[in-house]
Amino acid sequence: MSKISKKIVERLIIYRRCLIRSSVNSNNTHIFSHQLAKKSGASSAQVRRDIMGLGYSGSPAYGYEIKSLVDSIGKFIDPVKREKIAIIGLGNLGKAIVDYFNKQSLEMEIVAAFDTNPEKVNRVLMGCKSYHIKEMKSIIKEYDIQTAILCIPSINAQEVTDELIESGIKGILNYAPINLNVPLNIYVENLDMIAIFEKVSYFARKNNK
Amino acid sequence: MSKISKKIVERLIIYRRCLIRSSVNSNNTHIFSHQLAKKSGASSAQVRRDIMGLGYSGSPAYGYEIKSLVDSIGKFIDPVKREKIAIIGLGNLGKAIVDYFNKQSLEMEIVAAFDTNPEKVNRVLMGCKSYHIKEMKSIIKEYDIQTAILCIPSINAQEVTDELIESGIKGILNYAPINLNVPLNIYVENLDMIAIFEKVSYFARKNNK
DNA sequence: ATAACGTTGTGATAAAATTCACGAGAATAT
DNA sequence: ATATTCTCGTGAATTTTATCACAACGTTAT
Ligand SMILES: NC(=O)c1ccc[n+]([C@@H]2O[C@H](COP(=O)([O-])OP(=O)(O)OC[C@H]3O[C@@H](n4cnc5c(N)ncnc54)[C@H](O)[C@@H]3O)[C@@H](O)[C@H]2O)c1
Ligand SMILES: NC(=O)c1ccc[n+]([C@@H]2O[C@H](COP(=O)([O-])OP(=O)(O)OC[C@H]3O[C@@H](n4cnc5c(N)ncnc54)[C@H](O)[C@@H]3O)[C@@H](O)[C@H]2O)c1
Repeated sequence: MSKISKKIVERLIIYRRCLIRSSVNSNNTHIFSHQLAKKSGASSAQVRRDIMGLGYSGSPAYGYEIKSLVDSIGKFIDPVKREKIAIIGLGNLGKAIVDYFNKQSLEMEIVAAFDTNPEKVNRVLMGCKSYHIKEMKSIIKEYDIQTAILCIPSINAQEVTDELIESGIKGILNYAPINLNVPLNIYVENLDMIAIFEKVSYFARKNNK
Repeated sequence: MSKISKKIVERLIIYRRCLIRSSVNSNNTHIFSHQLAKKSGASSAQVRRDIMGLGYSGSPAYGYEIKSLVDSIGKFIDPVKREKIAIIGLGNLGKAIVDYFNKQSLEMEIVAAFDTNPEKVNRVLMGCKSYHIKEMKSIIKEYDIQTAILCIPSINAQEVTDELIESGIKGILNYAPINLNVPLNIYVENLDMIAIFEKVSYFARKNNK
C-alpha cells in the first residue's frame, strides 16, 4: 500500500471537514473529485490520489459517496476512543476555544481546563470542568488524556509543557508565541496567529500570486 | 535571482518571529543557521537556502547578524506602510484577537471592528474602535484597509465576505469553518481550529511519525 | 444498439522542495 | 606559522509532491 504522507493526512482532514460542512446544507449523497477539489482548494487529480491512498473507491458514474467516504477518512484519522482534550489557560482565548470546540466537534471534547487563577477554577463551561494547575498531573492521568491545548502566556509555557509531558501528554496545540522544547516523540503544532496574518498581508499585497 | 516560493515566504515569516522572540531574552547579536533551524523546525541547509534567496549574507565565522537579518526579511515581507486591519465579529474570539494583536504586534494594528450587535459598537478596545456593520464599507475605504479578519458565524460569512471585497479588501483571515467563494485575486487563509487539532491528535497517536 | 459524455484510478511524467556535500574562508588553538 | 575547527553559500543529487493523460466503464441521449 502506498504511504500516506503528512501532507496527505492534512488534506484528508480538510476533505472531511468540507464534506461534513457541505452535507449539512445540501442533500446530495455523492460528490465528484472536482467538486471536492473546489471546496478544499486542492486539484481534482490530487483529491483522487489522496482518496486512492485510503483504499476507498468511488464510481465513475456518481463520484464518491459522501457518507462512506467520511467514514473511510475517519477510520484512518480518528482515534479508537473519543478524544479527550485538556486545555491550559482559561483567558480570553482559552474560553473562546472551549466554547467553540465543545459546541462544534462531535469526535472530540475538551474535558478539563487548568489555570493558576483561583477565580477561574471549579467552574464548568460547555461541559468542561476547570481545575487548579496543581491538580493537572493527576487529572490528566485519571482521564487518560493524550492531547492538550496551551493558551497561557509565553513566559510560563515551557514549564507547563514539561509538566504536560510528565503527565503523559503526547500532542500539544500551542498558541503561545514561543518555541517549546520537547522530546522527539511528542508532537507540537504551533499556531502563531501573527505569523499567519503576516502571510495574509503578504499575499494580499501580491494579489494572491 | 532564484524565485521565492509560497513555502519559503511562510518560513521566512517564522524565522523572523523566532529571531524577534529570542532576541528579547538573549543578547546575542548573531545566530548560526543550525540554531535558527532548531528554533524554527527547519533544517539548517534550508535556513541557509531560504536566506540566500533574500540576497542576504552571513559570515562563516559568526553566522547571521540578527538585527540586519530581521530587517532584510522585513524588507521582503512587510508592506511599505504600517498594516491596518479590520476585524468583523467581536464575539469571544474576536475580542481575544484584538487584544492579542494590538498588544503584541509592532508592524500592524487592528484599527476597526464591525459587529451587528448594538451593544458591541461604539466602543474602544486596545486602540481599536468598533462600528456597526452597516458602516463597514465606508470606514474600510476611509482608512484604506487592505486586509480583514473574519470571526462571525459561518452562516453570515459569505455575505460579509462579498461586502468586504466590494470595499476593496484583498486578503482575509477566515476563522469561520466554511469555504468562502472569492475571486482569484483575493487571498483567503482559512484557519479551521478543529482541523488543526485533528492533526495534533493524529500525530500524537502516531508518536509524531 | 450504439455513440457521446464524463468520471474514476493510476502509471508515467514533471515540477518542486529538500538534502547532500564540499570549497572557501575566518577564527582559534597549538 | 600551521593545523584544526567551524561555518556559509551553493551546485548537484535526491526525494517528495503534484500533474498529466488515458484506458476502462457506467450513464444518458439518440
Ligand atoms: N488572544 C488571542 O487571540 C491569542 C492569539 C494567539 C495567541 N495567544 C496567546 O495565547 C496565550 C493566552 O492568550 P489570552 O489572550 O487568553 O491571555 P489571557 O491573559 O487572557 O489568559 C491567560 C490565562 O492563563 C492563565 N495562566 C497564566 N499562567 C498560567 C500557568 N502557569 N498555568 C495555568 N494557567 C496560567 C491566566 O490565569 C489566564 O487565565 C498567550 O500566550 C497569548 O500570547 C492569544
Ligand atoms: N471561539 C473560537 O475559538 C473559534 C475558533 C475557531 C473558529 N471560530 C469561529 O469564529 C466565529 C466566531 O466565533 P466566536 O466564538 O467569537 O462566536 P460569538 O458568537 O461569540 O461571536 C460572533 C460575533 O459575530 C457577530 N456577528 C454575527 N453576525 C454578524 C454579521 N453579519 N456581521 C457582523 N458581526 C456579526 C455577533 O454579534 C457576535 O458578536 C464563528 O464562526 C466560530 O465558528 C471560533
